[in-house]
Order: sequence, then C-alpha cells, then structure tokens
Amino acid sequence: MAESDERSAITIGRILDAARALFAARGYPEVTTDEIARAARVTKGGLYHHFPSKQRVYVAMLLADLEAKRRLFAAAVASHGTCRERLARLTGAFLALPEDESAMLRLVRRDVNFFQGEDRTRLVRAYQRALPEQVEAIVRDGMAEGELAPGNPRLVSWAFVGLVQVMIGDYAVRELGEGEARLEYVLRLFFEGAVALPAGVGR
Amino acid sequence: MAESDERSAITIGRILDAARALFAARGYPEVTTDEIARAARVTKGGLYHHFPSKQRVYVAMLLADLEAKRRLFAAAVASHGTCRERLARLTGAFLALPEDESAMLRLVRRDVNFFQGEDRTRLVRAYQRALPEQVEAIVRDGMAEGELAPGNPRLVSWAFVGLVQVMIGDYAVRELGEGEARLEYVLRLFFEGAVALPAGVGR
DNA sequence: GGCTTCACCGACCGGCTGGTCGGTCGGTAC
DNA sequence: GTACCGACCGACCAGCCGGTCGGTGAAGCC
Repeated sequence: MAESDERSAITIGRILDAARALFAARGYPEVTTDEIARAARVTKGGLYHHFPSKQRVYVAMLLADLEAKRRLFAAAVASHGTCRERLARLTGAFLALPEDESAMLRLVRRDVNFFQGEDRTRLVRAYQRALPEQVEAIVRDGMAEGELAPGNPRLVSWAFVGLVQVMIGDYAVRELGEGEARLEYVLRLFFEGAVALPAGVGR
Repeated sequence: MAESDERSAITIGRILDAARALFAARGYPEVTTDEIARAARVTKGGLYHHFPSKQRVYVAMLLADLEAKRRLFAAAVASHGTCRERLARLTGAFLALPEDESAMLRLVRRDVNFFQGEDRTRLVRAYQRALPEQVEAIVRDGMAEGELAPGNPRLVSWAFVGLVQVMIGDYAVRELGEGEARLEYVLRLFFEGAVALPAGVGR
C-alpha cells in the first residue's frame, strides 16, 4: 500500500511536470491530453486514473506552481531592512525567474477568467498569496514607518505589480538587459515617480 | 457591381460586429463560426465566402477595433497643454471606455502570442499605434520640456500603460469608483511616486 | 493459493467544429 | 433574352479531442 502511494505520487509528479512544460509553451486549449500523457510516459487512461478532467490537471499544476512561488517570495518579505530594501529583494527574485517560471504567472493572470466556481476561487487565492499579498505586507509596513505616503496599501501594491509586469516584457529586457538595471528602474519609478527619475537611467 | 460591393460591405460589417460581441464576451476558442454566422444573420457558407478562416475574422475584427481606438485617443494627443494635462485627457478617454470596449484591448494583449507571422505583426503594430505610441509622443514632449526627467520615453510610456491597466481592474474600480478618482490616482503615482502620494487619495 | 486492490493500459466512442462544395437566385452586360 | 457573375445558402464531411471502459499484471491479504 505504501509502495502504491509512492508510485502514484511519482506518476502524478511526472504528469504535472509534463503539463507545466506544455501549458507554459502553448496555453491551455492548444495542448491535448494525449500530449500530456505521452510527455509524462503514461497513457491517457493512466492520466485519467489520477485526474478527473483536463481542467483539473491544469489547475493542480498551477496551484502547485503558485505555492512554490509563494514560498520563494516569502523569504524576501521575511527579511529585515527598509521597505525599499525588502521590495528590492522580492522584485529581484521575481525578475530573476527564468522564462518558463515567469510564464506560469502570466498563465494564471490570463486564464483565471475562463474558470468558474471553486477552481477559479482557489486559483485567485493562490495567486494573491503568492505575489500581491506579499507586496502588500511590505507596502503596509512602509506606510506605517512613514517611508511611503499613507494610502490604500492594496491598491499601491497592485500598481507596483503592474509596473514590475512591464519589466518582464521583451522590450524592457532588450533595453535594460537581464541584470539589475530593471530592478533599479522600477524601484525609482515607483518610489519617486517619473518627474524625479534621474537622467541616465534607462538609456 | 456597385450595388454588389455595397451589399458585401454591409454583410462584412454585420459579421465583424457579431464577432466583436461574441469574442469580447467569451474569447476566441469558445466562440464557434456557426455562432458568429447566426448572430450576423448569415449562414456559415456566407461567412466563409467573405473570410478564409475563423482566425481571419478575429484578426480583421481586432484590427478594425484598434484603428477606431487609435483615432479616439489621437484627439487627446493632438490637444495642447502640459504633458500632464494631455496624459490626463488620454487616460480619461481610456478609463471612460465601456466594459465591452476595453475588453477588446485586453483581448489583443492576451491573444497576440497565439498568432504568428503576418497576422501577429499587424496586430502588434496596430496595438502599439493605438495606445503605447500615443503615450510615448506625450512623454517625449514632456521630457523635452523638462516636465519629466529625461530617460527612455518608450519604457516610461509602457510603465505608464502598466499602471493604467491596474486601474481598469475590478479592485481599483470597487475602491475608487468609476469617476475621476482613478485618473487622479494614477497620474499622481506616475508623476510623483509612492513616497509623495498624498494622504487621503485612495482611502 | 485463491482473492482483492490498485496502478495503468489502449482501443474506442461521440460530438463538436472548422471548413467545403454543389447549387440557387437576383442583378448586370450586351 | 441570354449568358454570366458574385453573394449567399445549407447539407455535409473529416478529423480531432476529451473522456470511457473492459482488461491486465503485480503486490498485498488471509
């Protein structure tokens, strides 16, 4: 029985790994269950033995990934220092994600609207826990300490996430490179605004 | 012959209108060609008489819509005043779009990655012309006038678009309402940054 | 050593959907 | 009035894809 469970866990892991790679590359509708099964070295019957539907495979894969992201980012939030330092650490971790990892976060943001009911709710919660809520915790501290002007911390956090999202776009990478420049850029823009953005940054 | 052309134009218009409503509500894969034809009061045969594929219907509809948006926003760019005033006018026009209109812009951003080749290129260009390039024109003037710190105008424009995108999210609307508050909020955040964001804005 | 359990197999199904094609009909040219 | 053209029709097709189901073999149980 123990061996059976372990075997299942391994197979499920293989299915989720295969699903992640395929969905990240081509999106939900373009990937077939046959492909997932083949990539996971299982037949379709085997896949449906562990999951009741294609959608559940997708959701399970996203939830697992978001939980991993949450743990990764949590380290930055827990670290001490000023609001700016902590945000820099969190954002640095985000910007350092390899392409296929950040693709997962894009998938969630894009596809949440297609799901309904419990699946949707769980996805939204997992995403919020992984990213916006952690930014919000830092922003809230920043406001309490007077480092940031008082305001609605959640809205400010979402604005920050919006800015960071731009920095993972093709153009920003091409213009500022993969390194620290994007981090500097987004932090200055967020804290001091476009009026004060010093010359020389971003070209 | 002239009557024939006119008749075609009317039918094509009906098809594009029907496609817009359906795609905006449910997204590309969830809409069938039968539905589009039915909503346009044409048979599927008639639809395929005017368009070679479902994708072409979608792309044609998006291109038409983006061109309309470009014209709409162009008025704000052409207006005179400070950089901030012009950005306010452009953003105001954007935020005032009804739900189904702004849905089109979301569709483009979401689905561009699925297309390839010429269709993709044309979509990207049309989107850039409709929104980011117009912001960029204003930003560029602002930098030249010293209203904004010098920098890479395109990158700054995209950052601005990123911020505005947050403001059309559900949470921002719920928190700040449909009115001018969101406009004020995003402009202050963009120009002066989160440090200077005055108390009382956004709760 | 029979019996159950369970992971997994793989052929199969059914319906959905993008796309086709032969045909109709009203208008236009001459 | 006849030949033609192009818009449009609607029945049909083919293949894809999510999901099913009867079966198999290995591991544990008694």
